[in-house]
Amino acid sequence: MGQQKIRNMEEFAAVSGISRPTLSKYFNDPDSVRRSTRERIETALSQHDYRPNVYAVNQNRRKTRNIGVVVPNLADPFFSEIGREVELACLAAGYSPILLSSHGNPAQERANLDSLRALKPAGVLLAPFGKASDRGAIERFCRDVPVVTFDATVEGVCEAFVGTDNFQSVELIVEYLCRSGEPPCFFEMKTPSNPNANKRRQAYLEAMERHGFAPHIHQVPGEGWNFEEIGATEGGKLISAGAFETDTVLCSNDRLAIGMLSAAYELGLRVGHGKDCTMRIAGQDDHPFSRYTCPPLTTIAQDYGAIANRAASTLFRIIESETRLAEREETLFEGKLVMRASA
Amino acid sequence: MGQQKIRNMEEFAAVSGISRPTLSKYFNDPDSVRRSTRERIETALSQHDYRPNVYAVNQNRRKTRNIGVVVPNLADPFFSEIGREVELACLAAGYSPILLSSHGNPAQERANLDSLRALKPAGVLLAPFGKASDRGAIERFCRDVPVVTFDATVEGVCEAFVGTDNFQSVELIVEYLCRSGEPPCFFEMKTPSNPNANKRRQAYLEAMERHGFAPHIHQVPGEGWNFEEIGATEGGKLISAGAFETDTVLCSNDRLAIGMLSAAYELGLRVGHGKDCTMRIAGQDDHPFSRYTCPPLTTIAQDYGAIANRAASTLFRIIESETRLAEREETLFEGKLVMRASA
DNA sequence: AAAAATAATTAACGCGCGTAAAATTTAAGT
DNA sequence: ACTTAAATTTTACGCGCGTTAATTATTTTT
Repeated sequence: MGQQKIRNMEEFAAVSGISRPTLSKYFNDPDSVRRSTRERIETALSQHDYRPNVYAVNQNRRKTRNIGVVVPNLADPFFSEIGREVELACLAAGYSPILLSSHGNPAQERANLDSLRALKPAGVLLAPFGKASDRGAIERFCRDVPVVTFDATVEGVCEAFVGTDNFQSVELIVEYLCRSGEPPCFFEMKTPSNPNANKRRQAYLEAMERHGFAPHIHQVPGEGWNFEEIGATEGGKLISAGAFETDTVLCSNDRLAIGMLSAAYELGLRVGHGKDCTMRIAGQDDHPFSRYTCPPLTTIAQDYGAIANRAASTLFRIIESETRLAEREETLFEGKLVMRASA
Repeated sequence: MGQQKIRNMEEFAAVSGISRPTLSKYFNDPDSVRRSTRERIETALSQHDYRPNVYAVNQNRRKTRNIGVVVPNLADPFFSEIGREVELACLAAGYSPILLSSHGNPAQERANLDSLRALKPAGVLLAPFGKASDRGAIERFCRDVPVVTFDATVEGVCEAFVGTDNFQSVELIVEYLCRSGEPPCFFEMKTPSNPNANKRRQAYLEAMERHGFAPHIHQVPGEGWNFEEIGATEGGKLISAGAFETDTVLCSNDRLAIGMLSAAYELGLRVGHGKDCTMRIAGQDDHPFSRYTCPPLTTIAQDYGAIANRAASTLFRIIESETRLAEREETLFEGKLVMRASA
């Protein structure tokens, strides 16, 4: 196979005996040509190895088949996991995903949208920073490109949002914690990087009220995405100061909990629901590492797969209908309680 | 600014009063035009917002400025970290990085190289699977595109390799462990996914011999990239069976060690070098989470930044010289001992 | 079998830009 | 001011493919 290199569609038309416009149709949609010609093309393809030049294709097509995927921080396993799911969904639907991480930096998010604009994507799946995101930039971007946000959202902008129902999932774990021991205090950062933090705090307050307990929120200083560090340092301080009103702490996310667990260990405390344990710690997200903490972390699992697939399919629907949605869609999946030893 | 949209370079030439060929020169290299014209262009640019169409540019340029970056698994924080460093190095040098993860699957690695081929990249930075990689596919790819491998290599192929000196770093930690307690056993997977595993085992053997101790290697079954799981399950079995000849275990990588630490915790063992501790566990890589394990993990730190930057700069040198290297370069950086509580 | 519907071919233009050659302008050197 | 060198403009072609309109070939229908 592959005697001499085929340089363009013209040459491939020559060796395959199919006219160039027909080939062009085929490459845009194999099912748009008669079965017999499709087979002729594919046999020729199998022995000549030719692929249309992506740049020439994208220059001339009205819309590319690129899907931008922007996550706030690939170093966070949560986003690398959900990013992977989204990529697979794009590939399965015949699109080309382009994965960009904002490296924990809202300015980089804006830069990523800028880079994406140059690639004229058919659509974008965006997990924004939330309040920290550049709202104006995202709004402007959404005007030009269909965008579906996932995990977090920027109030009111974009076509649709897919995420986890924080109110349902926080209620779930608060209920469990109250039922199985002392009601939880809530631990979070004062200026949370994670955009779900505010909803989770609110959900905690409501859940505690519903169950007739007094809520206690502890907000600690700390910037950036080094959550484990903050959880360890600040959480450790609170523990050793005896600042928590009950023996149970619900962390705003698993990474803070992982840090706090390590601080508790350093302090020689035994964490968990066993008889010899002095405190309980719970998290949220079911971070890939949370089953290997000491003790394993009780947490709320988000349905990564469902969120990723729904976000992707929603975007494809918008793209293929070639019309914007009549009204903004919001889809929230339920979290699942993952009971482990820590609480 | 931006009265009416500029559709192409022709129109921008009209509104800026600069000829199109000069603009083309400018966008390829702003320093290639006289300072006065550069300033005229940039003022026009600041009030008309025009950017060359990337697809048209890449179709016509001999070489794109795209750099492919392929890592085996972005879900592993080691690779997301080093991937990020590599991306930044590319951007700083004026290239456009395209980050692809093979999701732990060698077949995906091949698919990634295939996708990259279509993007006609100026060069590729590849962290391969090593023995699990499709050697033939990589060899063929290297014939068409300059490739620098990092972290792991495929023997003999590609222009250059940049990584950590496993022999130096294993010696370092073996020496430390021997000096500070019992000599270590070595714990790894029977069929390691991590391509450095073989060198590390060999380095362990040599180091132990050099220090006059009998080496003990424990290889456990397990496939894939779920290292923590394997470390926990299989490591736990070995611990409870009393299979380790000494009280000290050196794991082939941090993720295995993290799993084993969780297993030790489950078994109620105290790990570390304190008086009340019954075993020591050490890892390799200085995984981002290894400082938050219980106890914090003693390990060998790879110099992420140095590896990423050297790999990138080597590739740029090859690209810009437009000639392949006379002979394959190998650069190995030294690991640093990170002493924490676990060993 | 002829008529109608469907598919493929031919011919030609346009996309936005790189690039080359020749003509012209501008700047630098003396 | 005059020569030289360097930069810019003009003109024009090519890249590889999308796309259209008119024509021809093939398949389906009756």
